[in-house]
Parts: sequence; structure tokens; C-alpha cells
Amino acid sequence: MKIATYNVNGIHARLPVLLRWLEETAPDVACLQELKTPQEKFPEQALLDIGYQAVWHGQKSWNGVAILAKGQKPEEVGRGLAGDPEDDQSRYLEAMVNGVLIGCLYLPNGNPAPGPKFDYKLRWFDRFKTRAKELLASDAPVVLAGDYNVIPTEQDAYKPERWVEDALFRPESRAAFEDLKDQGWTDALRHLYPAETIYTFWDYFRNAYGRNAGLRIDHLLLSPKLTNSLVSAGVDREVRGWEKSSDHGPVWIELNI
DNA sequence: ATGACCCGATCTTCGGGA
Repeated sequence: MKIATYNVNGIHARLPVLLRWLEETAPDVACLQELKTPQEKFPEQALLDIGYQAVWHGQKSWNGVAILAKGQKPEEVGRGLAGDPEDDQSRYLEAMVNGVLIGCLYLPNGNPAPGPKFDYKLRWFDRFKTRAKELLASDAPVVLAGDYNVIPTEQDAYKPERWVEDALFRPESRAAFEDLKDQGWTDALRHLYPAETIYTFWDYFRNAYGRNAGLRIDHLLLSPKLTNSLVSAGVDREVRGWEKSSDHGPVWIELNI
């Protein structure tokens, strides 16, 4: 079972690239972030035409997450996180596919930091950790996939010294990610490739992709019972070089279940 | 040190992204 995550940075602008990537790599499940489209304008039919059914949580202009499955309808479990009734941003969606619970997340960026946006990021992270702990207590195998907007370690940035004041790399953000993993989650890519340079994002400026000036901020976390099922993982980094690409590349894992 | 590039808004310019 192949599960991927891809921050598309606008699903309408990205549709040709998204469809090509799905057809060429054929993931069984694809978690998408930054749809940037209202609920009613999600391009459901274009995905159906190539064999993908979807559940999604849209929002005008910003955010938005979706879970796609090949040849079947993802069974939605829930949307949004508990703990803040005033939070109306579309950043979290859960669905079951083939007995695996998939959590698709778009964690807040948090810049500028410090400030209210950084506070929101850390509060959101706390609410997410609460949900993650609940999921660990359930029976289902779980994959938490998405754009975490966290650079976990110095190994995960092209020039980490440039990011020390940034919300993606500040100690609070890294500590939150560590706390989450300490619940029992496995960072799939890092687990298979402990010493490799792995990036999932290259910004649009300064020819970052051409220079491989990237960050690793998109992650797939596995619940304990899935760790032994992990057989391979990677980043489809060539997609970042396609015409009209997102600034993120797709990240995927293959589970033997 | 700065600004560089994209997105979706409905504005020919802006906020947000990371």
C-alpha cells in the first residue's frame, strides 16, 4: 500500500501536474494540502476521471486538505481538531482506507515568530498531539501525513543557520515535533534513511530547486504497529522540476500490509 | 541585508507562503 503526501499550493493551478503525478506514480492514497479552494470548487470530477475518489475540507483562498484513494472512496472519520471552537481554518482531515486510518494535516506556518501566528502554530500543535495520542490508543494502524511546517533537525535544512529564528526551526517547533514522536510515532523517511540529505520543499526564489537549497518539512509518521510494515519511501523530487510545479515535492511510503 | 517567485483573491495590487 503506497501512501503519499503532497502540498499542491493551489489545486487549480496545480491540476495538470497533480493528475500527471497520480497517473505516473499511482499511489493508493494521496494526502493533499493547501488546496486554496472553497469546498464546492474542488475538482472532484477530474480526479474521478483518472480513478481517484476523494474527501476534502476546503476553504476559500487558504489552507484546505484532501485525502484521495485509488478505486475506492476514503471513509471520512472526521475533520478539524478539538480544543478551539473559534478555529475555522481547514487544516486536518481523517479517513479510513483499507483498514488504515489516515490523518492528513497542514500545520500552521507560524511566521513571523514570535507573535500571534506563532502562538497559533504551537496551540494547533498541542491540539494535534492530543488527537495523535487518542489515535495511538485506538486499534487501527495510523499514518499521519502532511506538511508539518517543521524542520526537525539541522540535517533537514540546506543552511540551518539561516533558519534559527524562523517558525519552522525555532526550538519550540522542533521540541513539539520531538514530543509528538516520543508518543511512539516513527518518522518514516528518516527511519529508512538516517544519514541522507532529504528535502521536500524548495522555495520559488533564487533557483532553490536547481541549487538543491531545500528543507524537509513534509513528513509521514507511522504508528508503532506499522513500523515493521515499512518497506520503502522516497521523495518524487523530479516533480518539483516540472512546469508549473508546487514549491513542495510529493513524499511517499510503501507499506507491506 | 535585501529581495527574489508563486498562489488566489477581483485589485492591476495585495496578503500569505516558508
